Parts: sequence; C-alpha cells; structure tokens
Amino acid sequence: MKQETEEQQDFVKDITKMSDDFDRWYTDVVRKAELADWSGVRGMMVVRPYGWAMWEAITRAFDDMIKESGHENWAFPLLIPQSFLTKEAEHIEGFAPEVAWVTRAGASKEELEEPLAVRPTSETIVGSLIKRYIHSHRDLPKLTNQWNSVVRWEMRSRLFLRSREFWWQEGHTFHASAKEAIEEADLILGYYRSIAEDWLAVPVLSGRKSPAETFPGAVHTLTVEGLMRDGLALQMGTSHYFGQNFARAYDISFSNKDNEKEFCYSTSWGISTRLVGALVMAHGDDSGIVVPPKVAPIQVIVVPIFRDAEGRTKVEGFIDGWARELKAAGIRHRVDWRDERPGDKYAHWELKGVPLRLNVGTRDVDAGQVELVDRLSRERRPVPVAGIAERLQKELVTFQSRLFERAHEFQRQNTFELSTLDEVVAHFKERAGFVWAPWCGDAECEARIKGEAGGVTIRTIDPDEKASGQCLVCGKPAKHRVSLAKAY
RNA sequence: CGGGCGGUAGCUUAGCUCGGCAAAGCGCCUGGUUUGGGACCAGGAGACCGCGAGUUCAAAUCUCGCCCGCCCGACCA
Repeated sequence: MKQETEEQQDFVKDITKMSDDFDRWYTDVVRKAELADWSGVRGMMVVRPYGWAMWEAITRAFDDMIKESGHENWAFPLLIPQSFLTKEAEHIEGFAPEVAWVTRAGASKEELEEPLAVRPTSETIVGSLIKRYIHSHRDLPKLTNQWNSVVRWEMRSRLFLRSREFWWQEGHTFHASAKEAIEEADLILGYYRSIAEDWLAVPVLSGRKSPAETFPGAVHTLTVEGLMRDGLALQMGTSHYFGQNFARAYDISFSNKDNEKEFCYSTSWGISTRLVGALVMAHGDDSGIVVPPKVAPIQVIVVPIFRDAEGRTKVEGFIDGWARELKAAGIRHRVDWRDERPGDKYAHWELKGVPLRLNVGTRDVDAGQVELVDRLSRERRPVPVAGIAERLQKELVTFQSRLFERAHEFQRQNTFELSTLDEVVAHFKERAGFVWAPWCGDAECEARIKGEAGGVTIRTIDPDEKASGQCLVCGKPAKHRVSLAKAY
C-alpha cells in the first residue's frame, strides 16, 4: 500500500495529494481534469465539455427512466413573481435567504412593479401554472419534469457541490391520492439509488430525513447519501412528498369521481450537477479522477507507440483494423495521436480518469495484440485483437463493478454503530464516516448532536425502522435507528 | 454575512518588510534529436503585477475602496 502510494507520487505532478489536503486535491483535479472552473462571478461556475459530458450521460439515463414511467418534460419560466413565491409559508421561509431578485429591467433600468425571483426551485411557479391543466381526476396524475438551472445565493461555494447556479432536473407531480403520491416519491428514490449505484458506482444509504432536515413545505423527504473518500457524506438526490400542502396553498384541485372538489397530492424531486462532484470525490485518487465506464465520455483511450514514420504507419494501420469494431460495439474510445511521449499521455488520461487504456506499439502489431491497462490496478495485460470489442465490453462491465465494490468496501470500513452521544462526539473528533445510532425522534436531541459533535447531522432514518435501545442523547426509548455523518 | 489569508505570463510561485528596468519553473510556439511511465538541446512568444483612487520625482511594493479566490464560523435539504 505504501509502495503503491510512492509509486503513484512519481506519476503525478501539479495536483495536491489527497492525503495532504482533500479540499485542495478536489479543486486541483476538477480543474486539471478540465471538468469545471470558476467564472469570475462569485459562486458561478463554468462546466467544461469533459465534465458536462458526464452530466449528459446522467441526464440521458435518468430521462429514459422517467419517460418509461410516464413522466413528461416541460419548460417553466425562470422568473417567479414575488406573489407566486410567497404562498406556502414554510417553503418561502426556507428559501428566502438564498433567493436572487430581479427588480430592474430595460434600457432605462426601470424599477419593476413586482420583483421577480430567479427560481431557486420551481414548486411555486409550477404549482401556480399547473392548475390550469388539472380539472378532473381524469387529468391526474400529472407527471412533470424539467431540465434547467436554478440560482441559490449561497455564501460559501465549491465547484459542483455548492455553486450559486447549478444544473439539475426537477420533477413535480400531482396525484389524486396520498398513496399514489407517496409511491411516486418512493419510485423516484429508487431511480436515484440506481443512478448513484448502477451508473456512478457510488453505494448510498437511502431513507427519510429527520423533520429538521426535511424540505421546506414537505411532509417527508427521502434521500440518497453517498460517502466521499474524506469520510464526509454527500446528499446525492432528494425526493419529497408534500401531501396537500402545496395544492392547498396554490389551489391545485380536481373534481373526484363523486364530483367533489379535492386538493391534489404532490411530490417534487431533483438530482443535480453535484453528482459529477460526487463521482470525483468517491472514486478519485492521487493520480486524478476515476470515471465509471457508464458515464465516461471516453471509456477506452488508445496510446500509439512508435519510433519513426514507418512505425507510425504500421501502428496506425493496425489500429484502423479494429477501431471500427469498437465503434460498432458502441465503445466510446479515442486514439491519442498528439505529438507527446507515451508516459506523458499515460499520466494525462489517468488524471482524466479514463477507465481503460490500450498501449499499442510496433511489437504489439507483430504479435497481433494490444497492451490493456486499467485505471484501477494499472496492471498491463496482453490482449489479442481478435474479438477485442467484446473483450473490452466485458472489461468495462468488470471495471464498473470493481469500482462499485471498492467504494462499497470503503463505505463498510467507514460505517460504525455507536450508542451514546459521548461516543459519537469522541468518534467524530478522530475520524468521519457514517455512524448508526438509536434516536428518540426528539428535535432537541437532534440539535444537541449537531451542536456537540461539530456539525454532525442525521443523514437518514433507517427505512426498516428497526429501532432498539435508548436514544443516544436523552436515554429514552429509541424510535429510530439513524445514520449520522458530517456532510457537504 | 463575520474573522483570517491571498490575487504578479495559461499554471505554480519569487519579488513587497526597506518604493527605483517585472523574474523563475512548468506549460505554449519553431527547429532538431527523441518516443514501451511525465524527454533533451537551441531559439521564441506571452504580464496595464485583480480593478479604481490616493501618497510620491517614481508604486507590483505604501494607503483607502471595490471585485475575485482560499481557510474557519454562521448559513446552506
């Protein structure tokens, strides 16, 4: 292990070591791997093509999932009249501190009659507008989604994880019964778990949030929480059940089968570009990032190796012979013909986290093979070119599951079971990770955890609700088993 | 938003204390030699020293304001 670290150190230039300073490491790799940058406007980021391509892969996967279950994409306005925003008291109270306002417009910068909020989330505008389209139980459910960006005036920002503008999808659905809306929120949470685990190879804890952590205006909030390599938790997606709270505030009603007016039951849910940050922090190492094959813009990088023009022609002809097979097989690959030395290219593509690399030199041509190197083990394995596309497809599948397994093992090794607040406080002084503990359900006890354990919060309530023992704070009988962590 | 630190070439920084021709490494361009784990030689381009004001014969350097970033805190679902 130590040896490996020293070896890696030799490979790396320009990025802070993860073990030296995780935060700097993160910023370094996000910028050096060309994922994103700050823009010069406070808290606003520019997402570069390599980072955006990962987000696009996520959007395609999720869009397919929701279309399959009958959801439709809409586009609602960016600006929300103040009067729309303020109807649901709890909701506006929760978001008021981070809303940006448009108060002037036009050539003369005239003051607007009514200030317009730049959407921090769209429950209020969707609610205000959707009622036009809902009259009867036959119009339900109304399953809407939109892909957009929102603005939240954050005081402290971090690339991908917390920026003043971020890109996401926000789903808003309206149902004729509580049961159906609750099922909808559960369904989406399952999709989010799949995006995190099956696509990003990040194992997650999922479950309800405590009341203190529940979305403003929601009856309950569901979450998926991943563990980053510094031991901090990251919320990777949330799905909210609103009951009739929003429908009542925005008068979203329908005539039921008995011709009685009834308020809708609604949900909302979102995942964002934060997920790109999640995969960086969950899989990266001192050499750079590691991109899960399923979302990798480049899955296989080919590095040709030759000495002279003759060698180049030979290698090029050889690669042309099977590169089309990769394309036909849908493998996202690229041949790096840049005029650099092989070692430089190895380091470059490792920094960018490309899962598989093929080294192809003249002696490989003679042997009818390539040298396969994966980003996790760095072992070199000769692979015959006959049947190479199939072989690489299998390797990508294996890589994806190895990456998940590695993250899962990390999660296991950083998950603990404790029973008292003293233990929890002591634990988080020394290390991080997830800690399971029994909790009585009292908000006062929850606040004491946060206060005394240095910002540790309840991340999830165990969905199995297998509570036993006494509350870690007050000692009363526990109602819930909860996961605790420091979080981003 | 409070406290602390910083901003000099694409990147990382030196120079600032004590005002006096703006430097280095990496990267970039050209040519040559190279090429199986971050090459070497030679030449070259690239900076209103974050922005604005002030002090001064003279400001990267001193003073003030603003902008941007980093760390800590509050906030953040």
